[in-house]
Amino acid sequence: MRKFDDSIPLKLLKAREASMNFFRPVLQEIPLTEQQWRVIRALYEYKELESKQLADLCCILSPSLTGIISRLEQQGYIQRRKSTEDQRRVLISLTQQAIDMFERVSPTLEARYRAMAEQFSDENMALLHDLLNKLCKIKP
Amino acid sequence: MRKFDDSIPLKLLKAREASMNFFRPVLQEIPLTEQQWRVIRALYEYKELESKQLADLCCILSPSLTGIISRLEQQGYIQRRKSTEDQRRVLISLTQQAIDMFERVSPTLEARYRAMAEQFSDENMALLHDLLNKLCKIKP
DNA sequence: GGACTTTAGTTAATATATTAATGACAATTA
DNA sequence: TAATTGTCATTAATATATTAACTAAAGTCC
Repeated sequence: MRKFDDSIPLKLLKAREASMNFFRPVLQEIPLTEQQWRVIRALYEYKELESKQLADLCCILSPSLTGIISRLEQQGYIQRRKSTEDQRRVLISLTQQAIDMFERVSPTLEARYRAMAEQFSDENMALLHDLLNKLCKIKP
Repeated sequence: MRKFDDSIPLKLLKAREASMNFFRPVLQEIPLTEQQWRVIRALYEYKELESKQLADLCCILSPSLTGIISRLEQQGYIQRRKSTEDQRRVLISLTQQAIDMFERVSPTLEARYRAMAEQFSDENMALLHDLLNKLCKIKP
């Protein structure tokens, strides 16, 4: 029978933990949670997003996102407005304060990312990207 | 600059979600959470474990484990006893009820695992295992 | 033996994950 | 156009994640 450690979901979790150890200390000093940073990073790239798009991109479920959004709004990092065509939709974007903060912090995080990639090796990095993309496509 | 989607931690998260979609429906019917099942699976293999060992194996932090353990105890799935040599340590093991439940449910989950591995391909599976093991070893 | 340090487990406080249910709005259909 | 159905975001309830603080029991040093 399959052993406890011979589990892809568990190894994905442990590998993620190992990789996040490179970034957590940086985020803690801002301070921002991992999920808050993911949301900010997505919004920095896409400028403005609907709540649902943001949830999909960040791999965060809607109910969780609602709380994350409202806390980031409290801190002055994001702003929300209702879509004019569809009153159900909420459009979310970064404030200037968040943009400034992002541009100040991201170089440090990018450096950590390069340190991680270097330790893991660039070939392994490329291989892993490819495999994870494939794994994301499987459907039960 | 690196794009939003070009992030190993994010892809690990999304890949884990994709793989967990194969198992969640089965666990929901018992019902057990993902973390509860991980704890039970570890205990089935190792018979008896200290709280800290269990936390390491399952990749769950001690404070989370405390709650998980107490809820599983409520449901009659596990039992705890204090180590005689070191009164600080707690030894945890499955009840017969949990062992029976595990042996009843695991064939279905094993079948789902094989379905997943088949769709992903066995070579990719082996490759991914290897890469994730390597990634787990990196240190900031 | 007593003060200091370390370790295992828990508690506390806040943030997020998960599923179900709700309310507001849109799209569809009768 | 009234009723039905579907969608988006939120709320509710419970479980877990995360960091800090705490308690009890060992281990260390003197």
